[in-house]
Amino acid sequence: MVSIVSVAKVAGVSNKTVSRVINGEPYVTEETRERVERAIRDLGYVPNMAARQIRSSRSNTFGIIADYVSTTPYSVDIVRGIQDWANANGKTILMANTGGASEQEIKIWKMFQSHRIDGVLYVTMYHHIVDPEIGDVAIPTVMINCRPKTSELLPSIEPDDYQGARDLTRYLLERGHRKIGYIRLNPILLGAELRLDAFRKTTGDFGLAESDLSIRLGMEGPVGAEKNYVFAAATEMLQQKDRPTAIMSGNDEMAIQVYIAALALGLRIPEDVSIVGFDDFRTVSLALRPELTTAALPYYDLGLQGAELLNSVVAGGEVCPGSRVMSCNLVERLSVCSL
Amino acid sequence: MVSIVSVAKVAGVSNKTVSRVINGEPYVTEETRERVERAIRDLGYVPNMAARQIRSSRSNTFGIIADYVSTTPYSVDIVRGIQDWANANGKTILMANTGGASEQEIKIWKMFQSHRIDGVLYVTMYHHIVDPEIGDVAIPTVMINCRPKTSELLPSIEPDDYQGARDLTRYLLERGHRKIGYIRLNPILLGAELRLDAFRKTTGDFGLAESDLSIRLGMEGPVGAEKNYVFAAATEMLQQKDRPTAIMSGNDEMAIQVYIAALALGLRIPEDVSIVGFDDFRTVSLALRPELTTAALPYYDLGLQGAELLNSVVAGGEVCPGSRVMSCNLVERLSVCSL
DNA sequence: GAAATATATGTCGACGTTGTCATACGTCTG
DNA sequence: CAGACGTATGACAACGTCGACATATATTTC
Repeated sequence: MVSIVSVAKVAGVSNKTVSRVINGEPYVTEETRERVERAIRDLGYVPNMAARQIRSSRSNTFGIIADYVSTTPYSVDIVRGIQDWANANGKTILMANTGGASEQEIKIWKMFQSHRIDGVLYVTMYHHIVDPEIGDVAIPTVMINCRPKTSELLPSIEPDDYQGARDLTRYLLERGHRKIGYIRLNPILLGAELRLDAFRKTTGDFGLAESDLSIRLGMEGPVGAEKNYVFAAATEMLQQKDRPTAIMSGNDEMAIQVYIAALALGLRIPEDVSIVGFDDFRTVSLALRPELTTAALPYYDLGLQGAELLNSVVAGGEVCPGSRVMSCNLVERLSVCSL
Repeated sequence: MVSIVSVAKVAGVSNKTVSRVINGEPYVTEETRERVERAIRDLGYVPNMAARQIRSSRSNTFGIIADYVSTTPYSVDIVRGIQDWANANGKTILMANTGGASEQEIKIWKMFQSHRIDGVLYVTMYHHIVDPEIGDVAIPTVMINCRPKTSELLPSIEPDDYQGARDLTRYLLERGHRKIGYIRLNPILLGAELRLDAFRKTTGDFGLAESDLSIRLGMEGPVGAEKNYVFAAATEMLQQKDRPTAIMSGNDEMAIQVYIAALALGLRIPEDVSIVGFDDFRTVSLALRPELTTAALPYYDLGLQGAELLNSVVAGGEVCPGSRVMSCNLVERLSVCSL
């Protein structure tokens, strides 16, 4: 493999001078710089990161440790955000998935250590509370889309589920809906509670009574093997004599079944029932007809900001732990009509 | 940072002996081995990969270069397969996305070189033909879910779209369907042609005439900004006096709109129309009611086998270029009925 | 019992890079 | 013109690991 030494030989200078050129250090004549650059090009020299790393004990690498994130359709945008940031800032990303297994998590921390990772982004597929098995090692860590169990030990970045659900609820209320159905997310997800709270609070503030709301559980059970009641719940809800004029679905994926239930009962969307989702999981929200009005999880920005934040932590900037929150913007499409 | 030297000092042995213990080499007394292992545990020593790498000039790292794969919901299973293999075999994975830009692709190859990657997995989101910008560098490469333009230069692993579509078509024919609709995938995808060919050939072999088939284009245009005709096409198809009793959808995502179109026309699934998809993109195929019968893209195995194949190439085993194909198994659910 | 072999451990250098220090020349200052 | 400074380059060591080789016992073989 061509190294700095071969370049030096060809250019007729010392290793150190080549190093200087590579790193853009001052005190190199224009003329030698050119000679070295030509040699680099001719030989196709590329710096060896590993060698740099042992020399400088900085790897310029961040690790992503995820439950399923990189391997699951939902939150890939978080990874995209991180990678874009890394690309723009010359960092390398190492990614690993625990698959939910904690012995796997320990293995991954070891692997990260062995690569002398500068920092870790702890990412989860669903917004929830976790208890990361952060080894005895003190690698700077930022949590994305989750929050550490042990209160406020680490900085975290989360979506603002509450605000998203509040805006969505207001949106329906402002359009005249007074009977609203709600199909709940799996309760093990943080978003489930936050979204439902926002729904309850906002409808309450607007003067709706509990009897104006139909709230049903859509899913429950361990992630990946949950029981799905959405279709049945939506069907039952829409068969009530005094059926809701709008249904809020815990997320977009569940909205598929709400659509099917409504249509199978001969109801038109949105003329007979309005439907909103949550997440803006575009494979679904853009595939439904009419396209789904929903609140967009800020996944891409979660990744971007998370990487940025981790970088300041690593650089030694004092970053206070505790969670930062990013808003879920309402995406207006065609699944809601005004009454 | 704690290194082999500090371990050696604590254990009262030479560096080399520690190295022997770490690498499980023979010729170490049980007693010294234990002493060293205790020192490793006490100090929390973890081997430095970078140092290993400069020493051995093997990085034990594979790179994934993808168009959008890791950042797009569809083919994350390929990545999961690769990572599982890597995990089981002690390899590290470096992942990067071109986002479709070729200057980005060149940057990534450089980055891979600088990490002295042992091999590259070139992965695409959709099954198609590509012209990888493989630098002047000869890093062993395996293509996954795509095929190199310049004929047979590199080994590749692809899904058997033809077989999948053939099995799906047969499945419908065997259940008595004789009027079948087909909604075509975006023609820029390799799968589009293969699946349609299989559909035409299989129905033909079975004695159906061209007039028994309704074939409509579902999507076209550049990936990510395609025009979507699926809903309109399905609606039109199902309004024909002599409407098909079954519809094959180019993929699962498009099947959402076929479902909605059918239901909006008051047709029941599967009693009035049977529907099949392709891909087994489970976020969709399991969310639809009734659940969708489809052919599963072998993404996970594509990743697993691809990594395995790359490994043999790297290890110097003679691997003939050309494409290997993996079958798309039919997943029977409830969206088809027998006539 | 001498030679051959097997087992157990250590010394040293090299991988590719860069930080530290040294050197050499040229230009300025007083 | 001596000393101080600025610029341009090089020599060398060190980072952590492991391969090649050397050494030192213990055990076997004839």
